[in-house]
Amino acid sequence: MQTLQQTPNVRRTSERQGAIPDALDILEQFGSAVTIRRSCEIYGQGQPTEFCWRIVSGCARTVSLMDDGRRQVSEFLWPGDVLGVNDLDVFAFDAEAVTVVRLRRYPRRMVETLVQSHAVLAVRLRTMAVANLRRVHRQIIRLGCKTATEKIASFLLEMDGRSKRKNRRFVELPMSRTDIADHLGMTTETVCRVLARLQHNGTVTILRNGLDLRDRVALLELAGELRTDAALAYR
Amino acid sequence: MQTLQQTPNVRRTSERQGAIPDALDILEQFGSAVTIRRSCEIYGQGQPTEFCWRIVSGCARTVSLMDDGRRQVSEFLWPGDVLGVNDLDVFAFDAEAVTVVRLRRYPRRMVETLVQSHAVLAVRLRTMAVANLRRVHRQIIRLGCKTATEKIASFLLEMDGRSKRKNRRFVELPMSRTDIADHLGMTTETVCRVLARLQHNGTVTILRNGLDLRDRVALLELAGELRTDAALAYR
DNA sequence: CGTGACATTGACCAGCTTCAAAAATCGTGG
DNA sequence: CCACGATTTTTGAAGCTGGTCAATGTCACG
Repeated sequence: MQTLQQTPNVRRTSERQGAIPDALDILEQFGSAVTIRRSCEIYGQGQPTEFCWRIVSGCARTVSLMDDGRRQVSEFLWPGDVLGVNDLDVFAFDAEAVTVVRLRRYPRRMVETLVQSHAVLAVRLRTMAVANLRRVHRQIIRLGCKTATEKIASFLLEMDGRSKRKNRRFVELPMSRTDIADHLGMTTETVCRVLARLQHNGTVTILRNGLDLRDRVALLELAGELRTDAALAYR
Repeated sequence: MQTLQQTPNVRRTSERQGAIPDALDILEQFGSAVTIRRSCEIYGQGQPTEFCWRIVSGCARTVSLMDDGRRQVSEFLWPGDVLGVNDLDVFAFDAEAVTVVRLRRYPRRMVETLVQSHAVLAVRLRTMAVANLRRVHRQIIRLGCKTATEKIASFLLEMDGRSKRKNRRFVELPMSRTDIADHLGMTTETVCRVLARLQHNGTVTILRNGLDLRDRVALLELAGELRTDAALAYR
């Protein structure tokens, strides 16, 4: 179900990002490259937390599945995001590949050890954990007190904010409509209908694998986040 | 709006809990006692994170308020829970007292310093952060893929699991129906109706300031969490 | 004992879901 | 490269859960 690949040459994060050094580089020499095929499992809920991962390329999702088939997609993960560091003994949910995902895999025990000796690394991991917590809380607000349209608008802005290319109007949406629905607590049909309406009134244009944000201001209004500083949170 | 009290004698957490030592004791000598009156603010969203707190007694809530009046109660906090440690520069939301709340307040800078030298403390804080993250994810599942009845049932079990007295059937609910509604993404009316129905079919008995869980198994079934190990998560 | 906040109940309504089916897209093999 | 089957997306019609609005009941506190 999944393909493992060892890369001969270890390239550091900071090299990839230019000349900026990254605390995560401390881990690099203990990492190995892993590639997971589209819609395959990265790890499963309940499994012991032997490893953790950092996404190099592609998109992943964390999923909770209930026995009657209902599904909750907690979050989508992008290059730079880490997976499985905020679980103690066993993983709290499944992680799956939305697209083909290239990962760097690190032994958890090694990370825990290095954190003891490298304060920069500890700080970096904590910062990421806090950022994760904030995203999760935006998600709670989305689920708890927003209408279908507001959810979609807010979600699109979130996805836009997380992508690397800031200036482009194109938002990549590699996940299925069902993924989006299960993420926002609605049905695929409603997701489609809302997107169709947004396209109809000229706010977005639906494209293959994503869409074009024609009117970002309208989206901010629809998301109900114009006045709040939440609008500035998607950085 | 809020009353500050200095306690002359500093009592340690471990003494209170019996003879078990607690890593949080390291902080005790730098803490001061604070008391916040019912429905008053503990801290506000956007304020610099000068302090953090640990609840000694009472119940608190974290709240996000939107400009049109909609409200999201992210979580309820109980004795032993910490407040404001998972925010970096400024607080992400408001924290308010549900009942009169007695707190221990610590300077954030002091905590950050002590964490550097005391690994036990760092581990303890991290464990609490992870526990918090798990609770938040159960909340996301509640909001994302549960019906009104399931939400209430699941919420009652969560509250039951968080209370100290395990054997008692009484669940303390010091928060208002509106608080519960804003926590579960529904209206006060629906909360009332669901509770009324649960009382009608003998699952619970509504009492002042809480209720009596007459049939915990029925609640687990209603919460849709019998098969899942989520049922065991409320420890 | 009165007053105001909160809880409860009822009637009606709307947004979203459900069910069903057509259209588009993807992937695969000839 | 194209054809075909499978999957996903989209659209439509009908139904239901939960929301809205309004009125009444209950409790705490001065």
